[in-house]
Amino acid sequence: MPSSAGRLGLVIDLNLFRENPEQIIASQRARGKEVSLVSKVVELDQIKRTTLAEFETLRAAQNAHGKLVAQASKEEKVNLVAQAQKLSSDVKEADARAKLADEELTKIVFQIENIVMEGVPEGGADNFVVLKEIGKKPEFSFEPKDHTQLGEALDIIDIARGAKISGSRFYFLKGLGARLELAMMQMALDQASEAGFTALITPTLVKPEVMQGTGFLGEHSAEVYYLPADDLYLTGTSEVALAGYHSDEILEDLDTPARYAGWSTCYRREAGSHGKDTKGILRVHQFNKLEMFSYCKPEDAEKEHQKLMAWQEQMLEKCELPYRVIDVAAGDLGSSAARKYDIEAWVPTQEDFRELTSTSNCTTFQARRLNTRYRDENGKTQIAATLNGTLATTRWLVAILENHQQQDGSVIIPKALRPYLGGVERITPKAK
RNA sequence: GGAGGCCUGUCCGAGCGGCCGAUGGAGCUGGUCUUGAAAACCAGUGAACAGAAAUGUUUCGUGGGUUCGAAUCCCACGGCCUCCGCCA
Repeated sequence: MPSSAGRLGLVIDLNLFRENPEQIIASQRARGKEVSLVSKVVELDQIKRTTLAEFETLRAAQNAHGKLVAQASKEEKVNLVAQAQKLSSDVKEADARAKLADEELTKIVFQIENIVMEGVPEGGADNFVVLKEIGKKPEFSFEPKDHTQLGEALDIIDIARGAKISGSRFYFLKGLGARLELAMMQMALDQASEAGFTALITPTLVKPEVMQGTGFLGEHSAEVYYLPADDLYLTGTSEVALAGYHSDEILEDLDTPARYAGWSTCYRREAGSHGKDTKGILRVHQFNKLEMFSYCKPEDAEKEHQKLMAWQEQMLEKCELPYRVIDVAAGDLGSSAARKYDIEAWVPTQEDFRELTSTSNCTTFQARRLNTRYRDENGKTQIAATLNGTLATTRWLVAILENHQQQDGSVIIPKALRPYLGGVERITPKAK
């Protein structure tokens, strides 16, 4: 039986489009994205449902007839089979139409981004709102070095050799530099574990449907490394694997959010950022990251978002870094985020705040595409909400090194990190 | 990389072209018995989707194909296991 109309391609929950298309239209507009797609989806959804219903009716008739054939005597069978042939071709035709309708719908639905949450600032990249600013910026009585100079002088970051073997935006972390990153990651993982996160070391190569489902193949697909020989994508964050982790699953109990801390190396092509942050390790093709990821009920998502932010702030404080929190504007949100808060640390030599973490509330956007549901009090399945937030990345080293540098060229290790570095309190320049 | 075996409901495990969503057992739920429990016995019990419900569709690793009809036949892919080769 070739029929497959019952489970067409990716299962996408379209209730939002049926219930409140105006909201989605408004959202697309706020993001500066195509609006007409929404009515197209509504229209195609209707067509799909009609064709699917036709298929199901025909199929029911065919099934009923099939039982007759099975029970019939030899002589009766000849006639019955002739009728069955007709039924069969009708079913096949209806199946093909249903499939086609679904394919068209899927293509368009994937271009529509998540609904922007109420309260998100309007505008683009520069229209963020600063929610708070914490910590004291360091005041130097000397000319502070940037992290590249520090990395070289302390012999802990080797940019030149990174470029030699892999090209620009690659680097070696060396000696205490390597250990410092691991220390920071360990500290983050310990904090996450204490907070109830389950540690996961994730695959960094994923299938197209997972990449698609998490929303990374939309506008920013040029950012992603792709391996054509294997039809696999290198992930730019473990969020991809973590979101896919429970795809096509029904979570039986989400009264408490399911929380995972994903540790992975991340790969980014940085295709759109030529000439930007070319120095050092601020913007690189490969880095490590510990990512928090939560599955929860939609009504708990905003509360969870605040929690993720609090955990991030806790890490920043352990690293003794001055920072600010910004509420990212609608036009600058990733396609899956309904709201996004970035935490930016002060980078002295740039005299500016730079993004160290980002936490997004994806509401039901990812779960709708990845078919991740939970069972509510009444036993009914509902779409889950997903959220993510950074707990530590290689980029943090930039802020740690620059903020904690001393006049003699050394860098003081934040107290909380020392136990993870075998008690090392300070990184001093190599002897000449 | 080469050769072979396997993949069925929560689990074990039958079925190998048609009244098969699937026999049986374990488990689970309810009941009888018991002071209580265990045991025994009786009954019920896969899942998703749509629907108020009746009911319908889908589902036997995944995807294709053959056929009026596929868990059952064919092809491809994946996973697990065994053996050989190779290698961190």
